[in-house]
Amino acid sequence: MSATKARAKRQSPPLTVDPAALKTYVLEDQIGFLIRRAHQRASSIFDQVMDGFEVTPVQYSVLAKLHDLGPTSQNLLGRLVGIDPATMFGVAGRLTKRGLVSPSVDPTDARLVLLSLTDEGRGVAEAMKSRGSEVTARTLEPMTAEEARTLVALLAKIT
Amino acid sequence: MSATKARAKRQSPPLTVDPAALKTYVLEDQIGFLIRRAHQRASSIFDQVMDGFEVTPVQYSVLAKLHDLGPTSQNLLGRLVGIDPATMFGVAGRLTKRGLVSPSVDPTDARLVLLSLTDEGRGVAEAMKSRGSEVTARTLEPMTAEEARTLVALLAKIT
DNA sequence: TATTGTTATACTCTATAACTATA
DNA sequence: TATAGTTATAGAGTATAACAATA
Repeated sequence: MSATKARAKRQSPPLTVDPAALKTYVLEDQIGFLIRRAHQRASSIFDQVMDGFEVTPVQYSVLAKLHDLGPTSQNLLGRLVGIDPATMFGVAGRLTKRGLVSPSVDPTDARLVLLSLTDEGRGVAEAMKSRGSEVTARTLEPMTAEEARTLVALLAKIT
Repeated sequence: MSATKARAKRQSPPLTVDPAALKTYVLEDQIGFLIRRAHQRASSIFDQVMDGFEVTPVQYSVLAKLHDLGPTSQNLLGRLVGIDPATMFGVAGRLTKRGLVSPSVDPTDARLVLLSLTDEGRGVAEAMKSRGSEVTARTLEPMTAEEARTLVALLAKIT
């Protein structure tokens, strides 16, 4: 999730409270709480449907994007799927160690590490993509098709 | 997020693919991808608004729920906010070490560890709750009030 | 100067599995 | 038998900060 290290060590804000605000505040209605719970459920479904691939949701997003784009620099790839450089370093390393991805230096710009899918990586990416819609379907199963479209459209707004 | 250890070490599914499915599959439209991104953004806003408290979103959900309910068993509390027992053990330990929560054995059932807010914990819970609506507001800022209500209602369905 | 990537460091969350204690 | 909790173990993701290399 989130910035655990971002929490700087500073003095706490004053502990004064508006009592009126407390009454109407219901944890379960807060968007952050709901997103966290939905995230847990979506991840769990991903794990079930993608069982056997040994690839995490974040790793999958990298493979899928790489499959869309062809060889792409590590940094850009991370930006496209929402992974910061330090995290991407670890993700790329794990995918490389698994033999799904192969790094090389960009001939045009020696700073860039190009990531490419290996043959095995391409196979895994395609097999997982073909199951991707099942993950989506099962995650959205509790709602109608129209509700699902609405949810997707609204979520896209806060991304 | 998710079940990293749930990925059992088994043989991969066959790497056969329906080519037609690949074309219509857009990573950025998948509910799981959107939820992960939304989760990142919501967490980041939480970190900004709650800066100074040194409390993570998960820890906050425990404090808020404890403030709602009064002393509650560790296990039940975890179930209510979506934290499994092993994770809850760590979360409770960190909150206890911080002096925000205090554990005790339930007199009625010696298996239960009751968690209670300390005085400081109550102050922090109330101060954070009073800021909770700001987190929600800023997270939902890109949409109208009605869209926000719709999103919350739909997310509640997949929780 | 700005960007890309690397590395060290650290912490939270997550989960499985095996275990003890209690009901 | 079932439930609550503990503990060991493991790994992913996240981020900060400092740094080197390149543009």
